[in-house]
Amino acid sequence: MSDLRSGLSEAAGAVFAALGLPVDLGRVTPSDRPDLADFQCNGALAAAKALKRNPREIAAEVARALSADARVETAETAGPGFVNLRVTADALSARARALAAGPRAGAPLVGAPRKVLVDYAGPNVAKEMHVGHLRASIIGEAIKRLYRFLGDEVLGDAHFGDWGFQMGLLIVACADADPAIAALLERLAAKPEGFSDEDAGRVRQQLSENIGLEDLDRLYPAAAARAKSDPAYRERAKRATAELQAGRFGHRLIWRHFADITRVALERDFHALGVDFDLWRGESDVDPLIEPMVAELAAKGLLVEDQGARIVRVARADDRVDTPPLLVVSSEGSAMYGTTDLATILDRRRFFDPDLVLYVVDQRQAGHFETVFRAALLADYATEGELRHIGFGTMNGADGKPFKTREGGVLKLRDLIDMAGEKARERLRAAGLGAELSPEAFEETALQVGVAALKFADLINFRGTSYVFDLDRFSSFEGKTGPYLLYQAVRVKSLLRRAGAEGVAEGPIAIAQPAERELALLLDAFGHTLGEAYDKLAPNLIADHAFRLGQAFARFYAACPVLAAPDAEIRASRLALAALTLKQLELALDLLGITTPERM
RNA sequence: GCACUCGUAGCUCAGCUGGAUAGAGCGCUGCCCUCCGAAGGCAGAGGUCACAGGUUCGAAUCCUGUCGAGUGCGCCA
Repeated sequence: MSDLRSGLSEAAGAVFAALGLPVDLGRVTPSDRPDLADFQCNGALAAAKALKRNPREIAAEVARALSADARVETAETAGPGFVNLRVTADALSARARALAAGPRAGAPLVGAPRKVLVDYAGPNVAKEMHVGHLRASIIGEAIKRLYRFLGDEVLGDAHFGDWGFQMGLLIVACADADPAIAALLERLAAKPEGFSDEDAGRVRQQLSENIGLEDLDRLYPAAAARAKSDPAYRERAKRATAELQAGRFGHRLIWRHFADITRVALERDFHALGVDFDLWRGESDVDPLIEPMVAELAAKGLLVEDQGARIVRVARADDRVDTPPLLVVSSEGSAMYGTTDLATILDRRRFFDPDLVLYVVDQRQAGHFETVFRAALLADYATEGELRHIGFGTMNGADGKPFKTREGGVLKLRDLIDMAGEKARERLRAAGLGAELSPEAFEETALQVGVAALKFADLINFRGTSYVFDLDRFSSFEGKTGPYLLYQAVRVKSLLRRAGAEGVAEGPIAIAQPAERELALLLDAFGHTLGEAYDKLAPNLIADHAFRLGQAFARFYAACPVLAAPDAEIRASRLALAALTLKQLELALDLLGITTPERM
């Protein structure tokens, strides 16, 4: 059974089709005037223009046809040519029962599943993740879950940044900071004769003892700053980068160490955020592809020399602005950002052959992706429309500028998660919630609440726009927040537990009260909302639906006693409606990557 | 300089494939616990949708311009 909105759209569409007009004029939408109707159709206005007829007459025809529909209680014309529809309680009840019986809570499945790769988060070696990674992780995870749930074959790839200039910088910085490391790198310029696995193990041991993540965290910013002002230093780092990429033995060992210790910390942070990847492929994985790729680009005549570098020109004659070329090989002979991105496209085609690749990356990199995508098309590494950059805005501080700590530094993601957890602990305690939980369970709940606050606050905004970060507001239990939604969900769970204890069972849903109607209409709209979120890559639509569902439930809960209802059939119906609401709410939250606790 | 994005209630944001009285949350005012979790619900005040033109029967939505904010524009990723 399809949702009411689609069903009514089809019925209205048939009327327009009979007039020789496009079916989609029959598009039925939730009413702007809930006081007048449940749904409306505005197609008559557009049809009137095409047919040069009075819109009210056409609206009347539509209304007449829909009046005959069993689902429709009333179909009336209004204003200049609107059709207002009110559906019957029976239709709503039947729809709610179908939703309750189905496993997907009304979520649709795509007609033709695609192979989709979602490239998101983009953590880097040696750099702890900061707030800038928050949106990429959260939005990417939500998109990945949505696409997968609607039936696509989806892989999420962290696209580990482990291969650029920063690696050379770090090697130089470590060597300068510790003579022993410098000596080690010198000694292991090439793999010594008879160097065994055990020897390698000893070297790794030495590295772990001397270089921790804190060291990288400290050394990297200083090195990056110095490279900017000190040309000789920059040259050394570039050389080290080139040597690493050329396979210098010691450099590879220490590089592997950097990557290993970084990844442990990254996985911990991602785990705390409820983000997980199917692939942890890094830029280094495509390194072997680069040389043949460069040769192939040259053979295709795409590669040209320019200012000592080798580039692919991607500008087109009809461009309004000059699109910069893709820099494939730097004047130092190194692979660049775009080089690995291009090779990654090639790589992904070989091991997965995706129909669609979604790059969930900061909007500021739109230009870069335009260049890379064009190069990929020119090289025939991808087809038109296969590669899409899903940009998002920045998370700003109260001053409207990208978020910084009080000291002006970049806030680490880990610290942000801790802050959110701490805030949630405070709020839970102040509200006297979770008092019956064990200390461990309380901790876990506080973390879930904190992460829900962060994620929901991010996802409720359209991804393309920037937003102001305000932890106090996000963590509130009131209003449009994650904690509010968890509270609603937990309240239903509590109700269901209580029903179980009192021996009240769910029964057939019968919609009667206005609050029940409102809830049922919203439950019905879920499938359409997911479809729209899928098409527009807009998780905020799901977040908005979840919020409205929570609100509608709160109203229903206040207006319609469940266990306290005098009539057994009403108790059973309302209990089933509450259970259905919980199912859909938890699913929506799960698609957003938000976990609902049992109690709080 | 060129390009892109944005400017909606005191604040934070939805809406933007044109359609009725522009929505939500916070904050503010008032009301509701003999009843399932009141961290809840109900009601109210609050907006020339930056500004000026244009297209249209109809514009927050489309087009043009102005002002304001943000971002990007080959050897970092």
